[in-house]
Amino acid sequence: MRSKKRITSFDIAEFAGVSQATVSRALRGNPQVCEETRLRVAAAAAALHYTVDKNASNLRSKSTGTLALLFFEDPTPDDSHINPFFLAMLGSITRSCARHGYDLLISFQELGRDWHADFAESKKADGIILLGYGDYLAQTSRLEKLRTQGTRLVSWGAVLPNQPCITIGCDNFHGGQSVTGHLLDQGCRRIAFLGDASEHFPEFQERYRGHLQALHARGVAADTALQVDAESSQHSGKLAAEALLARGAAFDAIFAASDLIAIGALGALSSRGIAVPEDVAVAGFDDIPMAGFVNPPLTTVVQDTGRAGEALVESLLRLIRNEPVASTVLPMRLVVRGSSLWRGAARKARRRAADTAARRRAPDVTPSPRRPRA
Amino acid sequence: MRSKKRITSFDIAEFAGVSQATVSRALRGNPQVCEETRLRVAAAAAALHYTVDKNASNLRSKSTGTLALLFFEDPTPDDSHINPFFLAMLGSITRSCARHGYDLLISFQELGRDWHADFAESKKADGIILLGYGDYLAQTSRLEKLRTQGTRLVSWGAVLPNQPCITIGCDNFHGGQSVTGHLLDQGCRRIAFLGDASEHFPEFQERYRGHLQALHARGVAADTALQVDAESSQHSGKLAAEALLARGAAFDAIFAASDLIAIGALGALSSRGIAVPEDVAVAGFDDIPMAGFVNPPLTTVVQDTGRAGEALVESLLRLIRNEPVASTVLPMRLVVRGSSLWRGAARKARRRAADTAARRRAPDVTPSPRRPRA
DNA sequence: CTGAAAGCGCTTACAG
DNA sequence: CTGAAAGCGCTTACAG
Repeated sequence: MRSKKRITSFDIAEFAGVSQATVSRALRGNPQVCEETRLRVAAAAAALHYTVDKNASNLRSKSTGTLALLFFEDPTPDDSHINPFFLAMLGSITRSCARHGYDLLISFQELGRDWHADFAESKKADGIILLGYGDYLAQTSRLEKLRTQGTRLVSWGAVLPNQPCITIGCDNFHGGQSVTGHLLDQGCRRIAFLGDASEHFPEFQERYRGHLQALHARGVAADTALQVDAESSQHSGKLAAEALLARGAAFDAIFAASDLIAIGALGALSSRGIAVPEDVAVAGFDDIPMAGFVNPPLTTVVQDTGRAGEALVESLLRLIRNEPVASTVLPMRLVVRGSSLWRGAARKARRRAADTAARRRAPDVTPSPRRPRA
Repeated sequence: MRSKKRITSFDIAEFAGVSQATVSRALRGNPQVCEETRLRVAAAAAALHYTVDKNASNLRSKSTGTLALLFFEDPTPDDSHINPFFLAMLGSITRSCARHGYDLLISFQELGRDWHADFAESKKADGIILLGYGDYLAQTSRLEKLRTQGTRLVSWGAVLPNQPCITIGCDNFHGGQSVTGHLLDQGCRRIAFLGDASEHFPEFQERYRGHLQALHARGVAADTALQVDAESSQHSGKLAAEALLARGAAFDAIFAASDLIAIGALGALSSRGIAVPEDVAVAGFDDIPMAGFVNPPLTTVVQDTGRAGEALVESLLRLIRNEPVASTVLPMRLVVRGSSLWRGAARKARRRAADTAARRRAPDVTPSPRRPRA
């Protein structure tokens, strides 16, 4: 890059009056090197602005000092449709890598693409972190192939038995359970679930299972008419809410499988003149930065991205070092905000209070707090 | 990584019946290699799942095949506070790098940290892309130092004379001009600007300059009481809007220097019962994914992140190849949505229409569409 | 505790 | 068009 000759460990050796091998040892903190020598070498390196050539050291030591982050995604026309939740994860993973002295290579992979690209990626890094959304099953076989190649990989997602690789994820089941528990506490009885609940999206499916479990625990009947598929985007959330309204099934709450879905639903409700939380309580999942700033602020489930990133990186490093590792479920916690808090609702809700309350306490069988037109 | 010995170019050479040097040439598409040989080598490489060892090739060719993306940011306690606009940029830059056969290393740098870290970064990559926010002036000196070291770097930001490095940015001035022009068209006359307008934040400053220019062109007096400092976050936007209200200066529109600020302001207005756009029109800048989904949807300025990422990567590659490069200003375009469209406002606005309209047509001198309490 | 030497897997003049 | 050879800048046995 520079016209001047590159400064190498030989230059430092000469400057410090030691051999090149000693420079290498000293700089890597080899305990065999005596303190006095180490200091002299360090001073020389600093004086000459020397840093080790990664390519050479990695070539020699047969490691890359690099971790790769692969985003799996459904092909989207627009870059900006990346879930903001992953941005927080990205920040956390980057910082965690830096703490451990690793570089982070990042790469976006379309779900449909050839697995060979992933394998190529694997040679540039000591291991791979997978962060993805989109169809999970479509992904499983490629993970198997990668693992067969000896690639170290950890993935973010639902922690399930027989996973193709080490997985770190948050406790989606209990998250779902606590959201629905909270909505039930608020007096809601007809809680719609917006999100794909199939095995293709196991995280959503777990949240849905938690939801059903919470209903069951309270003796509230589940109604399949209240589950509408949606992927994690505002647009999809808006469509799902509209589809729900079109079905004509009565509901007094929406539990969206992600904040993006919830925010899309909020928009759909608002444009129909349906008040949140007065007419319908709404809750999401993820606690993306936006969640606290939409109107009304969104009740949601926080995933600790700082801890998640650290867990991903540390598990991968253990894998690389051939240490024992296990998949990990991280705790989450419910954050209650205005979108589900009937008590915290705006003043203008007062006038609706009486009849709404009456309806909410109606028996589960025919609880139609509002009858949306089809 | 694998227990099996690594497959090298020598294995491919043996398999294809050529020399190792020929394998290297063939795989790199050297035109000297005859087609038939090239094909045989390619087949051998595919058969053995061979990929070139980046460390070795980079060491030998004295390049890294890698670009580094440095996020400069004010130290934030929370990973999630990264501006979503940069996520879109990240996606775009990543894809652009992939297209050009480069890897992307990413790194977050706190603004206060030692510049030496950046320099170290520079040895892992052929060049650096800077994406940052926070105080610009604090950054200039370190850029100078980096450039002195011979580091190739391009930065995203305001394109100004005497920049310390090649800069790609969007046309902030005309963006600001078109927002304010639009708000004036809507009949607004007291337009508040929420955003730091000092030289510390040149992008905001340019937007503000465009704003002032638009006012001037229409003969509308600017009022410094209507400019409130804010950095690009919802929280800061909320505080700024509250500060504006506290000042007691009348205003009928808010031009926020970024969407995050706008969304924060929207929240502040909403919690005071101030209707948007009926009482106050609001516009932002960036068109983050959220902008179209807040309530009401936010009028804003779109920056073409796809093109921006491509321009950053291409400029940097030209710099690396010692080709001539110049800073570039990218066009932007106004997107009008409900937050500033008085006509498109919700039905309930009708009743306010008469008196609001009357106020809006009042002379510029005493136009108090609403008088916020202090 | 330190040095001399080999070699990681490539690319690239240099020959032919 | 292809091969033999040197060497990129390190790390790491192997000696001492």
